[in-house]
Amino acid sequence: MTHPPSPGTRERLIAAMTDALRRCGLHGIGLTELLAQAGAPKGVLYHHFPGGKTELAVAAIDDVVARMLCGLDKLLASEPNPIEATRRWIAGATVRLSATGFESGCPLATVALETTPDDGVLRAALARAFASLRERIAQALEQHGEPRAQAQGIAALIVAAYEGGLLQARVAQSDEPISQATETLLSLLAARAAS
Amino acid sequence: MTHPPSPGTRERLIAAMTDALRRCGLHGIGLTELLAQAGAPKGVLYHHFPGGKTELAVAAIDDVVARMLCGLDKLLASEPNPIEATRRWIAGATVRLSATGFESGCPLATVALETTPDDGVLRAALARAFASLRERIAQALEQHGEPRAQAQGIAALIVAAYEGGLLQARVAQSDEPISQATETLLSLLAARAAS
DNA sequence: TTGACACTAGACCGACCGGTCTGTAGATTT
DNA sequence: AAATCTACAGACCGGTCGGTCTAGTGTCAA
Repeated sequence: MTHPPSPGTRERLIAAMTDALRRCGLHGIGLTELLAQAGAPKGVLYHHFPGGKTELAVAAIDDVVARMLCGLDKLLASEPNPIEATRRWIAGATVRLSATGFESGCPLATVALETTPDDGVLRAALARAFASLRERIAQALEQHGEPRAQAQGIAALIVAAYEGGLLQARVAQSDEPISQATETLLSLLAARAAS
Repeated sequence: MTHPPSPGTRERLIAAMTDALRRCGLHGIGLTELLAQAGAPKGVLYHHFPGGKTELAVAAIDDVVARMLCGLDKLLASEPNPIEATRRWIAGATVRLSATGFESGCPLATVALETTPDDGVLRAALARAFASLRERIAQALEQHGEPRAQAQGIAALIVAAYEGGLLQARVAQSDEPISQATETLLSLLAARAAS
């Protein structure tokens, strides 16, 4: 069968959009270029995503968040210490960034900064995304004995270090800033835990 | 005199670009809209900035960085404790963000994530910007007795918390994430200093 | 007074943007 | 086998993009 249940076209579109968001953001990529990368003509996009570019972006964001949460869960399951899990999480993103010549960052961050008040749907998707990211990390910290308020604060700081670190590494074309920031953060947390 | 030494047009252009970068990034603003906001026609832009949009963006970035460094210097001069100075620095940005309905963030961050390899000039300007920001903070920490390596790590972490915090606050439409992250960071640093 | 110059002003341009529309191929249903 | 549906395919469209070009205006130096 060639067409009936869609042989992966939808997924290719989402993958292409995700990659574009990582590299240049939503406004940075043209529909034509994006479709070329996905190997699909215009009609296909509007068949699968009647809402056009925006709807595809939302789908890509939701997809990315699901993957991130899933990866985080696996990490936290295999590594009971949340601090060590955080190290690995950030290290993974750093590897991906430097492996792509410091081009492929976090697909959420760029869109988050590009949106304006009229991009309601997009903003809602991003708000959900970051909230669940923080919540997942905070949960892990709580299960490790951290009081709720502290856990939330640390989670927000970890996510900030992740995004802020990736940003700095990207412009510096070097993983030094994010490595420094991460090491400092984790040793501060470890020192506090030991006290 | 009306024309000779430029009565502030150049500055208005830079201000308009800076504001646009804060709100929606470089790709997010059109030249027409930008010029309307600055109250200037096309010709003026290309008179003052022959390199067009990009050159104006670079000028805006350089201008912003100069202001940020200047503000940082004043803060560090009036407040000898770098930790307290950091609190004030981030608090200032948070106030601006929430006062504008969570629209006006850091003009550097968005462009930093939007650039592609061919935006050489822009990237160079941004690399300079973040490097000097970190350097200035690290210097202050060193003068406060911090070993150089540690100072650099903490500086990178502070900048990451600043950018990552603003990002999260923006999408959450609330200053809670950045406030939590900042408080956590500063109390971690304070606890370490006290030990 | 006149020529050079700095600045303002906006009409205009081709390229490209996101999005729509028409059409076709294959599978499914009746 | 006729009708229908899903998915693929791409020509095409108005609008907007960043950028260029020509013209007008006020201030100088000589």
